[in-house]
Order: sequence, then structure tokens, then C-alpha cells
Amino acid sequence: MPIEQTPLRVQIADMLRRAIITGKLRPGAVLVETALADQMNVSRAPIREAIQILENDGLVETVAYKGKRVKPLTAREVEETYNLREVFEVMAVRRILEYGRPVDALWTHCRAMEQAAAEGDREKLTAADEAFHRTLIRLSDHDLLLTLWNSLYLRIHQIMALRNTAQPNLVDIAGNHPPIVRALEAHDVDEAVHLISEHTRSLADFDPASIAELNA
Amino acid sequence: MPIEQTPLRVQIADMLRRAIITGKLRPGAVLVETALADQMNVSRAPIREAIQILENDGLVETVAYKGKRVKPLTAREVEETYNLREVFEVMAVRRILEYGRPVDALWTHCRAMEQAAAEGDREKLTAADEAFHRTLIRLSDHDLLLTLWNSLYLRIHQIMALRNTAQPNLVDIAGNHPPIVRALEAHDVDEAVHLISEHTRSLADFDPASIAELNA
DNA sequence: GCTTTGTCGATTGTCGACAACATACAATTT
DNA sequence: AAATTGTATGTTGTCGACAATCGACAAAGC
Repeated sequence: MPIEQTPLRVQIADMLRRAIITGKLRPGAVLVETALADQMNVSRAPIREAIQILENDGLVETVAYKGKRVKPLTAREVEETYNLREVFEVMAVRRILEYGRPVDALWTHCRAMEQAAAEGDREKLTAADEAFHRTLIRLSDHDLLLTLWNSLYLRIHQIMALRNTAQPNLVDIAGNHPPIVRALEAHDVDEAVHLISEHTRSLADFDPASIAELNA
Repeated sequence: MPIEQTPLRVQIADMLRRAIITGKLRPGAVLVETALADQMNVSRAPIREAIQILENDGLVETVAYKGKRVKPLTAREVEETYNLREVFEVMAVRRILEYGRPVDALWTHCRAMEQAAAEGDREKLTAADEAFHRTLIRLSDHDLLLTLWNSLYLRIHQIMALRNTAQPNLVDIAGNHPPIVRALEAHDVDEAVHLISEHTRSLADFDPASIAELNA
């Protein structure tokens, strides 16, 4: 069994990415290579490459010779992100039904959500929710779609961490998913598309003030 | 008026990208940093960063400590690429009609295609075709969609350069587009979606042999 | 003969130092 | 006082050198 052997840039990118999508590094926060290099006891090279990875994730932006910062989130970007997510998930649903893919795997995540809701564990429910939707995309058997969805979901993760709107009831969230699976099992395209559409849209509400950049 | 001042990595990335999407660097071709650095008279740093940019474009892949190469194209990837392109363009058409965006700009590219077809200039027609579709996406007023479409179209450009199937008649290609614009002007959603769907699908045929990796 | 071990060449990964650039602010000039 | 110029500082951009890793092949031991 080979031992884990990841380049520094990947480890650093993972660290920074987590900090961004959990809201610890807020939009607008500046990333200074030398400071990060000192802080992590590595040279600037892997830091630069890590930041470039995050740039490709769309989480960081660079201005030549001026600086790098966590990409500010505009209301428009948030809207477009959820918008595309809906299109992606609808596409997945259509493909799943078109190719008659089994959807049993989704029930596992539904049960996990119900359990998390019963325990009042929001974090666990969020994780199960993400797993449910990622599985939905996976079942559509479209690698490129999965890649783009993953990239998109990074930003969604970030948005969810930043918004301060009243979060919906845990039980409600958990309850939203089983009907989708049932519609899939019934091969009801219109109903499944309608439900997944409604579902993703219901998540798209947010408070513009909460995503305003705080740091210069 | 400020003069253009682009970092080396961007210039290098542009050069390599062009070489890849025009087929001069075929899938499977290995990219050696030191060799490229010598060849371009720069150090390895900007070469590395340029390659990382191409990696984000999905045109190059890296295996740690082993090498970097132009990403091999599988039949599946080609299919998924065209598949997503269709979804993107359908989405754009729906948005254009939903928000009642003017589509005059599309006629310009239609005329350019007709002229190119009359002149028998395939390159010019291809450029006009790309402009037509990019304009279509632009008109849908969705920045994120445009970004993803651009990224996707890089691969489409590459695929078109590599495939050796008999290319359709120039006049036919030019003739395919005006009906789409007319359907948009008539606000006929179903017809417009149907036409754009058909159109993108008709481009998706390819010869698997032509995209096989030639270099080790 | 087969396995194991060592060595070699090629490539990427990382490092520290220096150069280029942009901004802000002080100094100078008018 | 206003405009211009110079300068200082902080940041990214680029460089050359060294370290780590991989794959393959040769060498040694059983």
C-alpha cells in the first residue's frame, strides 16, 4: 500500500480552499505569498502554484504586480451559480431517466439526512445533502458534468458559509429529497425535473449584505 | 493609453494553447519544462505556470514526478463535450427568449458566414461560426455560462482540428444558422431550441481514430 | 534462473535571491 | 498652492540551482 505523497502545492491549496469555502477567508481578503510562505514554512513557489489552483477553482483572483485576493462575490455571481446548478441537476435527472440508471444509492443519503435532522446536527445534514446531490450527478454518468458541478459546488459551499439568512428547518430539508427519488423511481421525467428545479431554486435565496467584501 | 503588459506565463500559455487547439501539439504529446524553457529562452517558472493554466483549461494533464502531456482525447470525452455544449446553447436560447434580448447581432455573423461560403474560405467560415455561437451565449447575459462555454469551446476547437471526417459543405453550414435567428425573432421557444439542438448535434460526429494519441 | 538491490538518467518539486512593477508619499520645481 | 518628479516600500514576476521522485536497467546474491 503506497503512502500518501501529495505535493506541497496541493496540501496548501486544500488548506486555503477549506478556509475560503468555510468563510474563514472572506471575499476580498488579500493573499500575500511571502506572508503565507513564512507562515507555512515553505518557499513561495508552492504557495504561488496553490493560489493558481484556487484561481482555477474561481475562488481567488490575481491582478498583476498588485496582489491576489479571495474573489469578491457579487449578487449576480451568486444568482448565476445557482442558476447553473439548476441546469446541471436537471440535466442529470434527464440523463438518469433516459438511460434508466438505478437510483438506490440516493436512499442512503436520504436516510442520513433524516437521521441528522432528528439529531439536530446541521453540519451532518449539510454533508449528507451534498452527498445526495453529488451522487445524483454521478448517477448521470457524465464525467465532464461531474467536474463542472464539483467546481460550481465549491462556490455554493462558500456562499452557504457566508450567508446569514435564516436557515430553513432541518426536517424540511431532509423531507425535500425523498419525493425526488420517488419521482425518479416512477420514471416521471416532468415531476422529477420540476422537483429538482424547485429544490435548487429554494436554496438560492440569500442576503446580499452577507457576501459583501469585508476586508480591503 | 497603457501599453500591453502581459506576464510571460500568459504569453507562453497562449502560444501552447494555440498549438494544441490547432492540432500542432497532438493529444499525448509530452511537454518537458526544461526543453520548453530552453526553446523559449525563459526559465522554468513561467513555463510551469503556463502549463498549469493549460491544465485548468483541461488541455494538459500532469502526473507527479513523471511528466506532463497534452491530455489524450477519448471518444467519451468528445461526446460529453458536445453534449454539454448543446445544453449550454439551449440554455442560452431559453434565456434570450425569456428576457427578450435583441438578436440583431447574430445577423452580422450569418452574413459573414454566407460570404465565407461564397468565397470557399473554410477558415473564415469557422471563425464566423464560432463568433455566431459566442454571441448567442453572450446575448443570454450570463457571465458564468460564457466562461464555461469558452472553456468548452477550446476543446471543440481542438477536436475540429484533429478530426478527419469529411467536413460538411460550406454553404450548408452557413445555411443552418439563419433559421435559428428567425425562430428567435419569432419568439418560438420550441422551434429555436429544436434547431439549436439539432445544429450542435450535427457537429458532434467524428472519427475516433483521428483523435487517438499518436505520441507516447 | 529468479529475486533483490543498487545505480543512473530524466523529470518534476522546491528553494532562496533578485528583478520588474505599481502605489503612495515626500521632495522639488514652477 | 499646484503640478511634477523622485524615492521608498510592498508585492508579484522571473531566475538558476538543488532536492526528491520515478522508471529502467544493471549488478549482486540466493
